[in-house]
Amino acid sequence: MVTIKDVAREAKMSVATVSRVLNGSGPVSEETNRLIREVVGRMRYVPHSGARSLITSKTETIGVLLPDLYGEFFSEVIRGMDDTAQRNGYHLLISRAYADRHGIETAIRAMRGRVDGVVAMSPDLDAESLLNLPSTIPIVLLCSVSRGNEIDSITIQNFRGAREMAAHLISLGHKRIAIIKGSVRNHDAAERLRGYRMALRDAGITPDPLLERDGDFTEAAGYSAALQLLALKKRPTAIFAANDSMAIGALSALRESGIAVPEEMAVGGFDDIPLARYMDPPLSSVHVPIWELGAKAVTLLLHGITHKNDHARRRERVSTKLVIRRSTGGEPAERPPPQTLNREKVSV
Amino acid sequence: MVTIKDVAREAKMSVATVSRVLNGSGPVSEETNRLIREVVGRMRYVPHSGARSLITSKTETIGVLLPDLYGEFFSEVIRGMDDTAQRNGYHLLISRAYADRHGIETAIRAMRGRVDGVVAMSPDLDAESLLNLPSTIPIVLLCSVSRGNEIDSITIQNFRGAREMAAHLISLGHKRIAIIKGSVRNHDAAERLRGYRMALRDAGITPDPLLERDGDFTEAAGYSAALQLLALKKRPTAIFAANDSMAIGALSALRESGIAVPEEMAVGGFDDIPLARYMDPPLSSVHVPIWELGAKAVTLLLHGITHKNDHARRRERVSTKLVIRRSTGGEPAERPPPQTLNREKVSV
DNA sequence: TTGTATGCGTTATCAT
DNA sequence: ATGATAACGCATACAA
Repeated sequence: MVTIKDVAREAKMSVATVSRVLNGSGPVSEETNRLIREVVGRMRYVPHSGARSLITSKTETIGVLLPDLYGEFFSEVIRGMDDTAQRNGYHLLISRAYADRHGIETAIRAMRGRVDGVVAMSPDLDAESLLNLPSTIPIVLLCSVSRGNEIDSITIQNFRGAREMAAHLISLGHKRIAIIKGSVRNHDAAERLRGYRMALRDAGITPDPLLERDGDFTEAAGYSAALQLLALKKRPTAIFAANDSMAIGALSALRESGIAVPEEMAVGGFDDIPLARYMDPPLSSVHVPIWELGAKAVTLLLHGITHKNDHARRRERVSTKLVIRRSTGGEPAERPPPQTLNREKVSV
Repeated sequence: MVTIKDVAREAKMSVATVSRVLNGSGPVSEETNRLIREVVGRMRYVPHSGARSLITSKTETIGVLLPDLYGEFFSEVIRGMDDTAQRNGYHLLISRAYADRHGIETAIRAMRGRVDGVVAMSPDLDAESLLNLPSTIPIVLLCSVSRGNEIDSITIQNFRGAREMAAHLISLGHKRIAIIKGSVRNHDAAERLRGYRMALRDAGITPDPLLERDGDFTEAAGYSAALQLLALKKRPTAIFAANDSMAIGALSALRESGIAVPEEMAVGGFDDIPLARYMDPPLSSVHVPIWELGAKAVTLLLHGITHKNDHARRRERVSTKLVIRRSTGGEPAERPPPQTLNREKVSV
């Protein structure tokens, strides 16, 4: 592999001069500039970023720690991060890690010397334990609880979104509204449950434990929970699933059971994944700007990196938006847009 | 940040000894071993991987170049890569890049010195131009064409899968079978089209250009293409969408048009995303083992890295499998499995 | 068994 | 405007 030394020798210049040319630092004559650039091009020299970052103590890489994420959420949040990172000349070092203290700690250790900061998503973990991580590098928490202001974080407006969806169902006249909950110990799930309960109380309805079914964010869980709800003596008239995947599973179960949606059972989801509007009936949901979530996390982190981790911590949250479609019977048919060719997809 | 020097000073030993202890290289007395480990733990010392890789000339990181991918495919292929990488002590440096020569080249340049090898996915690019990349590092091509054996590659059995799906439709008695194509210039899309045509010819059916509609792998494209097909004077009786997203869009369009599936129109997809079985009706599709795709790519790359890029090139392909559900009318109802709690999802 | 010294590829400091 | 050289943090050949 050709190094800066080789270039210097070939150009009959010192490595210092070559370095100056390449980084635009310090003065160089127009002639040597041309000469060196010519040699660099001819020899196909590419600087070794590892060596560079050793002396500059900047890797221009940010670490990303994610739990097992599926589907649209994963790809979209990474897209938001990568777009923002690239725009600022940064790379993404991505690692999936168990969302517990040990997993996160191990992963962050392994990243020492290869990243300038870390965005960590650990929805199952309360961030208390992250506070005393052996780390002086900037960290941003994604979708995690964090009491106190010791650490930057960015979350979804789960509570507000869920409350709005439940309120929407109530406004349609529903009294018995079930919820299919997300994973236990998951922060997003807990907040959505809280929002649901709050909306009920707002309307003077006492939450019924029988109408709060366990789930884990998968289609299978939604399918099975819906069947359980149908088996109830006093059936609900509406189901709020804590995410769209479970809502889709529930729709499937209702269909097979011959239950008309929304006439006999209204169904609402959360996330508003692209597929939601193509369901039968089109699924009402709470839209989550996932791209922004990733983008803001990186922006926040870059701020911390710039200020060498000596900055005022921030807690941001991206706002949700209620999207009403036919599955709740709240609105007439919404037609999908006629052929928008912006998503350059590749298989799936 | 505490370095190996600090540890050495604190332990009153030389850096060489500390290094030996940490790497298990060379002989060390049991006592100093204990002492140094104690100091390392107390000072919370973590080796600087950047510095280490400069001297060992191994970064233990593999670069991943991906185009704009959406949904399940993106997350699943990365999962396969990360699982395999971690199992071998490697990290993933992920970068989205334009799928053309310049984009790939730029990205690979930027990765010099931070990765030991690169997995590049550029379905729109014919790999010819990649051959003369200024790179001596191992490269594995994902889902790309590559004539000759100059470069490792791993692809999907698109041709065979598409041919099987089309043959399945033919076996059900369909004569007029339409296809909603994938993106132009996309290798997977081209192969699936080829398989479709081959199956028709096998059955003595002449492919009708009117039945080959453009698409781009999005739900919107499938929706719009289905409407166009319905407007035809001589309608098809079956639609084969080059991926599931388009098939789902098509299902939505058919539903709104009052067309019964599969009675009036059979629909088949490709990829078999998890949602496929929850559609109405459940979607027949061609299963693609996406995780294996990523896993094999990394395995192949690690092989190249181990052999310092001086190895026999391989061209592997992951095999597909026809999954028949109700949308083609080929099989009775398949019930989703009762609550499999293995997918620990997080919002979406 | 342990220590000294050199070098990995680059940037930065100080001369010239 | 250019060059010599130290330093970044670590591993390792060689010496002791």
